[in-house]
Amino acid sequence: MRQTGERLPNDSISYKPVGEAFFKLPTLTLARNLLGCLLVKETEEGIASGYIVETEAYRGPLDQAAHSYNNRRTKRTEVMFAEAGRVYTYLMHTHCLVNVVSGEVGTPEAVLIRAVEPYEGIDLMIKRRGSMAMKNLTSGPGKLTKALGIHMTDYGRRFDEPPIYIAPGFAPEKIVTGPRIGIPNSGEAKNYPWRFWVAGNPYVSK
DNA sequence: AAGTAGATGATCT
DNA sequence: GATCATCTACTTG
Repeated sequence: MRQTGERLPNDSISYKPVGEAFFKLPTLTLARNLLGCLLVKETEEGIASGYIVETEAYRGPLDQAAHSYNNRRTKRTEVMFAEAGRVYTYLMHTHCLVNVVSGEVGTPEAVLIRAVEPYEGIDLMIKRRGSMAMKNLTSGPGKLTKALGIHMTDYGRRFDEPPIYIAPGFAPEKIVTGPRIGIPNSGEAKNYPWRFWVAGNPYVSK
């Protein structure tokens, strides 16, 4: 890990995916640890990557806001029951959202990646998003998947090898927590402070 | 700058 | 047929 706040040099980029052990932590810890890490996606169009700056934890059986609440096991949620480090993608309206599966096998928990700070492949992101405004490129869960080229075809893959993986980035100066976004109909769970973000980062969603 | 409305489609009951 | 872990464009000020 780099010094606090320090970004990687932008020349001679080479990524080293994290190991399997990175994911074997309690879900809330993993949601924190993912902040500052790079999310990398390789496609035929090229490589695109960004620093993760906002996440949310979803904790299976306990959590009314989770797709897997009450151990609900369907074709969609199946991968959440697998081992930590797998890719859980699902569709929300017209958008694809991406999660990191966490927790023990059989415990359906995951961390939603809500925002990243663009790092490599910015031209590609602009092309995919059809927008020039930097701050609008990856500042939301549906936006970042489009910018990075993450699709439903990534469902079930692992986050520790190409074409989609997590790599070490920078150490955030300050991490803030608060209630999660967009889950008004989930009873008590809507107040849990399970959203994590890098304080002051302009790419955090609103 | 902030708030609202409408688009949009798979998944599940 | 209801339910969304969203986005964009359009309003208002």
